[in-house]
Amino acid sequence: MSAEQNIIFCRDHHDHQSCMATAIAKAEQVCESRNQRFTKLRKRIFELVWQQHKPIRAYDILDQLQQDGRAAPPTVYRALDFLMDLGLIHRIESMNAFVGCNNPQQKHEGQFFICNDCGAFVELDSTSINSAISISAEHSGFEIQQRTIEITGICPECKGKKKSQ
Amino acid sequence: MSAEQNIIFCRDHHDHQSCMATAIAKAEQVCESRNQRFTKLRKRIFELVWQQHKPIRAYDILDQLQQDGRAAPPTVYRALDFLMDLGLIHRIESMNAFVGCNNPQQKHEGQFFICNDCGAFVELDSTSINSAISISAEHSGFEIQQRTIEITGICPECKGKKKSQ
DNA sequence: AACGATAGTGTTATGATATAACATATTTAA
DNA sequence: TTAAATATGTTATATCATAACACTATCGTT
Ligand SMILES: [Zn+2]
Ligand SMILES: [Zn+2]
Ligand SMILES: [Zn+2]
Ligand SMILES: [Zn+2]
Repeated sequence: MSAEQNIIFCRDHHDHQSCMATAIAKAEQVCESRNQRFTKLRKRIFELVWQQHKPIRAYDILDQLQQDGRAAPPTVYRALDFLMDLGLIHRIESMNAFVGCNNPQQKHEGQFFICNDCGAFVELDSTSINSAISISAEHSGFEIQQRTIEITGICPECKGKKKSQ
Repeated sequence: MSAEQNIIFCRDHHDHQSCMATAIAKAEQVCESRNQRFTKLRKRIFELVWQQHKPIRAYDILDQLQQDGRAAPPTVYRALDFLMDLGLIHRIESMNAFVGCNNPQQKHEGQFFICNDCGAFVELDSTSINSAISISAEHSGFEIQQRTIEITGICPECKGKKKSQ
């Protein structure tokens, strides 16, 4: 992912089955390489996060889980914490929600562009955004630990729809 | 505020009385110019937000208010919403907390650098950060509505303290 | 296989953050 | 002065998240 790459909003148009299969394969790899267990439950919750290509909230995950049987909040939050620690998902702070990560092999925090209309999002890790921030920080000797960058607005598709109305 | 200006972490060293007085004066101006009322309650809550030069949470504000008499959450949240709408304070999404704005006359969203050690923060509105993000967005036709940029880490002072230990 | 150690999950209760809904009070403006 | 608009008080409840402890599954050793 670089600053120059176009943003592509992942929507209904693509083969989401294979999209998810890839994500799961990557997740399995990451877990294995770090000696962590991608248990049935963790996989299930990971799938629920990926399912919609939109940020999903913890209690929406819980609702889905409860269709399979009883479940309680800690079950969801523990799995989410695990997945976040491994970088398999990210938390969107401004929405109290979670999204799947496309590039979990590389440690990163990501920048999120999220459509206020349809909920679709993309994750970037733009060098130019990162370095603009780093430069600001260096000016004063601030040592960066965490970057939360969440941009909301209207995605190209939704903008198109609005115009044609 | 520009990208080139150094970050200055506002701490105990300065004359905070006059610092707050300035903030209140600006707030009064802003309210007047937009025909909004800077009521006693709103002023009180604005002061509580400014008091510490750190992000403050709604329920901490509530605790302080309750020292003057009875108060309930909606009282706090309504005032916070009012102050945010006018740009007099900002919300730090990643902390569920609020900070006073130094430059409420100009509409902006700001970028926040917050110290994980001491809680001190600075707000920038860096042109280079903003334009790096705008360029990424333009690449795909994404129309930006809201920017949430929250950088946490260690401020220069705290870094100094750590070294000298 | 038997064992204890570690990691993962279930369950209950509760803490922390935020808003809905409606009653009352205050301010504004005709 | 009075009606409308705005602001605040009050109660209840929605939403988001974690603590604490019991139980189960897995792993590594013997
Ligand atoms: Zn997909
Ligand atoms: Zn990512
Ligand atoms: Zn000050
Ligand atoms: Zn500001």
